[in-house]
Formats: sequence, structure tokens, C-alpha cells
Amino acid sequence: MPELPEVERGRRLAATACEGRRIERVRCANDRIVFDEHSPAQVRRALIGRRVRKVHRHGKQLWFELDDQNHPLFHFGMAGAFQVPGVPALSLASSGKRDGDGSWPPRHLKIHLWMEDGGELVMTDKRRFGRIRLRAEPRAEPPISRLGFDPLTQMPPMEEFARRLRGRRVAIKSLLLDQGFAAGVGNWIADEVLYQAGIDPRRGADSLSKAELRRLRNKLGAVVKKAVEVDAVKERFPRSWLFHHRWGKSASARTARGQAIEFIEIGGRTTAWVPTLQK
DNA sequence: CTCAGTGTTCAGTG
DNA sequence: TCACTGAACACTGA
Repeated sequence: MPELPEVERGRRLAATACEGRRIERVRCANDRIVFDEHSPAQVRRALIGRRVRKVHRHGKQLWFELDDQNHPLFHFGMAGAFQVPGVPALSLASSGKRDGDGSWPPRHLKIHLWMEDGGELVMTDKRRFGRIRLRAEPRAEPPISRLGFDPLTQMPPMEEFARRLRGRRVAIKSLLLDQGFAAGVGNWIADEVLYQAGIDPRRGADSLSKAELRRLRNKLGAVVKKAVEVDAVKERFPRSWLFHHRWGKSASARTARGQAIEFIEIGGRTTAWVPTLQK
């Protein structure tokens, strides 16, 4: 569920709480699934006493640049989030509902950092698809090295964008979900972009016309930019977005302007689209 | 009780 | 190398 905009919110939260400060205390949950490559003790040892120089994000991957050679890499999976004391966690999924009851430290805590200035940061994950790993050179190693461009920070120029689709015969929806193409796009962003660009999600990626490619690129950039601008708070997404009407898979689902929304499966993922608008 | 959803990776097929 | 399918992972909530 956390796609690029929610991960970017996590990055900002972590940057505010941690950048420039030393990590004084670390507590890790004893969870061999979230800490799948390095034990909780190894991660703890890598972080304690280190200064956080900068918090980076590429697609859905987030990492801390420390004053040492072992940098923590966070992936939120489907239900992970950063939290700081006093700020209720938001979730995009169900109706503006808060995650947890606001207690501190929160439930489903995986790692808890105490900073030298008294600030705290926690990563929670109630479904355990999230991962916390260590990397010496995060950008040069998998999984980050395998990612495509980040649509918020490195949208390629039109010509290169078109080149990246050339020869790809997959459904355009599947290509958008491919993290090796565009990093950070998840299920709802892919559907939103295709809806706004007026493109049938089943179309082969290499079958798009020049005009369609241009619309696709522009909408990809615009949707991501807008969602980040409103800090991934769904109530602040434009009313015209398909996003607000796609949940629940109801047979009677309609857009704000009354067009019927259909649900199909593409590449094993539920796809919401509007046949009368997407050709 | 069953099952969809959510992101990623891997095994297997063509 | 590409494309596709299915499974696995853990858990919530309808």
C-alpha cells in the first residue's frame, strides 16, 4: 500500500527527526522476517552511536546515509510506516482511519531510534512484508541498483521515455508496475495515470502513439507530484481522481462524473478503469 | 469460514 | 532475454 508518495512522507518525517543527529539508543523487534538478511542485533550495532547525514529515497526504497560504511535500508512492504511521537499515523487504504490508537511506542514496532536531541523515530509494520537491511553502497547494490527512474525526481525527457517503452509488448499497466521501469509506482498510481491519460490498461506498451506516450509521461509526473505535494493525504487528492471511487470493487462504482468503473485483472493485480474514457 | 488485497521475489513454462 | 503464471510471504478485515 505505501507507494512513492507515502514513502516520501516517511522520508520527510525521518529527515526532520534524524538528519544531522546521532543515534543514541536503538531497539529492534525480534523479527526474523522483517530483519531477513541481518539479525536485529547486527542492525542495532550498525546504527548505534552513528550520525545520520541524510535520508534518501528512490521509488519505494528509503535509506539513511550514516557517518559509517553500513547504511540501513527500509522497505515498507504493504503496511509499513515511520512514526514519531505525537503525530498520528495515516493510512491510505481504509477511510482516513488512523493506524493504532496513538499510544507510544506504537504496536507492531520493528525498530525504535532515540536521537541525541531527545527525538524518536519508529518503523511499524503490522503485516511483516516490510524489510530492514544494511548496505555498504545502497545505490550501487540490489535492490536499488535494479530500479528504474524515480518519477518524482528523475522523470526522463520525452525521447528517452519513449525509448524505454520500445519493444516492450507487456500490457502498459504491467509495465507501470514494473519497478525496473519506473520506481515507486504501485497499483493505484498505475490505474490513476492510465485513467487520466485515457489509455486502455491492456494495451501493449509498444503500441502507444506519440500523443499517448506524451500524455502517459505527463500524467505519471503530475499524479506523483500532486500526491507528494499533499503529503499522501488522500482527502487532499483532487476530487476528479479515480482514486476516490476505486475501492470496494463495487459493480455500481462510478467516477465523480458518473462514468462506470470496471474491474479486471491484469498481471495478477486488480485494475480499475473506465472503458468509456480509456481507449 | 473464506478470500481479497497489498509489494516483491522466485520457480517454472513457453 | 522477454512474457506470463502461480506460489509464497503475513496479516487484516469484509
